[in-house]
Amino acid sequence: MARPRSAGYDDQRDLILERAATLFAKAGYPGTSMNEVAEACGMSKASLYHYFRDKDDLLVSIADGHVARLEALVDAVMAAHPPGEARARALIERFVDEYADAQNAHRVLTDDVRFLPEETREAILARERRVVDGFAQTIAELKPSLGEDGMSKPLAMLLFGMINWMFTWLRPDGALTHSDMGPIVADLFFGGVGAVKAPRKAAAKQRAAKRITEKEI
Amino acid sequence: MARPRSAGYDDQRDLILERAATLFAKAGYPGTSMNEVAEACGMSKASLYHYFRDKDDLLVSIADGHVARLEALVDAVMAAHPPGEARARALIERFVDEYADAQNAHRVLTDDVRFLPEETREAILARERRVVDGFAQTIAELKPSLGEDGMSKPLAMLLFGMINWMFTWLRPDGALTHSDMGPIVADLFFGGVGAVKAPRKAAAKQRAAKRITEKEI
DNA sequence: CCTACCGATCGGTAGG
DNA sequence: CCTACCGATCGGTAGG
Repeated sequence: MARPRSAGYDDQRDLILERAATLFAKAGYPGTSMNEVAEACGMSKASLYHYFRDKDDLLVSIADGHVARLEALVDAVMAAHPPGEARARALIERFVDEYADAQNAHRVLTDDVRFLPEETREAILARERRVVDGFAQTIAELKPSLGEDGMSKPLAMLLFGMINWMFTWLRPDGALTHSDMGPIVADLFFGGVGAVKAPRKAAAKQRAAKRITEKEI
Repeated sequence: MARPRSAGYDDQRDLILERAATLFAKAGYPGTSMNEVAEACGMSKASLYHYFRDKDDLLVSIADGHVARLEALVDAVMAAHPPGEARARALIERFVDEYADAQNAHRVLTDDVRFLPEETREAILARERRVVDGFAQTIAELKPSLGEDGMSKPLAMLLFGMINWMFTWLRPDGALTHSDMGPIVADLFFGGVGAVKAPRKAAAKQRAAKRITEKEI
C-alpha cells in the first residue's frame, strides 16, 4: 500500500472545494481564476496544484460530489417510502433541504458543468439522469396516465425548475426559509398535477421524452 | 457568412447582437472573447468596437432589449384582459412563446446580467421587477388570501422557475414544443395554486417578500 | 526519496 | 476597417 497522505490532506482538499464552489457560484467558472481560488484558500497557486491536477479537476470534484449526494438521497427515499404521495413529498422536501445546505455546489452543477469536455461531463450527466428518473418514476406512480403519455419526465423537469430557480431569488436571511418552501412547492405541484393533460399526439411525446438526456437537473 | 449587401448601421448592430447572444448563451459572458464575437460576425475586432463601446455594452444591449420586450408584453396583456384566470393564462402562454423566439437573449438575461457593474445592472433589474410585479398582481387577483400573506411574489418566482428552466432541457427539435408547454405549465400552476397555504408567521413573510429585489425573472 | 509547499516566471491570450 | 500592438492577467509549472 502506498504511503498514507499527510493528516490534513483531505481537510485541505475539502476546504479548497468549498472555497472554489463559492467563487464559481458567484462569478462563474470561466470568470474565476486559479489565482483567486488560491487567494481565497490562503495558499499559493502552486499549492493548489498539489491537490488538484488542473482547474477542470476542481470543477469535476465539486459537481460530481454534489450530484452523487443527490443520487444517494433519491435511493434512500425510494427505499424508505412505498410508492405514493408520501414518497413524492419526501423527495421534494429532502431535495430542497439538501440544496439549501449546498447552494454553491448546486449552482456549479447547474451552471458550470457545460464547460467540461464531453467525456468528463458524461459521468456527471449519467448521475443527473438517474436522479431525474427517480422523480419521473415517482410522478408516474402517482398518476399512471401521465407516465403512459410520456409526461412524467417533462413534469419532473418543471418541478426541478421551481426548485433550482428558488436559489436565485430566495434570500438566505429572509423570513421565508428553504424549509418553508419545500411544502409550498409540494402543495403546488401535487395540487396541480391532477389538472395536467398531455397534449395531442401522445406517442410522439413519448419519443420526445426519451430525448431529454442533457442538463437534466 | 457573407455580409448582406445593403446592410446599414442598425442592421449590422442587430446582426452583432444576435450572434453575440448566441455565443454568450453557449459559453457564458466571461467565457466568450471579443475575438470570437468578431469572427462569428465576419468582421475584425476593431470593427466590432465601432458599433459597441466595450464588451459590457454588448451585454447590456442584449439583456435590456429583451427585458424591455417582456415588460411591454406584460403591459399589453394587462390592458387586454380583465383580472382573472384568462389574464393569468394569457400571461403564461404569451411569455413561453416570447421566450421560445428569444432563447439566447433570455439565457443572457438570466445568466449573465450579474456580470455587469451595479449601476448598469440596476436599470435592467428595474424592468425585471415590473415584470414580476405584473405576475404577482395577477396571482393575487386570482386568490387574494395569497396576496395578503405575501405569497404572490414567491409563487410568481416558482412560476418563472418552471418557465426559465424549460429552456435548459426542452429540445427545440423535439415533438414536445414550447407552445405545447404553455398550457401544461398553466394547468399545473392554476391547478395547484388552490392547494398552497402560507407558512406560519405570515406578517414576517410579507416583509420577506419585499426583500426580493434582485434576479427576479 | 518522499511530502508539502514557496517565490518567480513560463508561453499565450484576454480586452481594448 | 485593418495591422499592430499595449498593460494585465490567464492556466499551469520550473527549480529548490
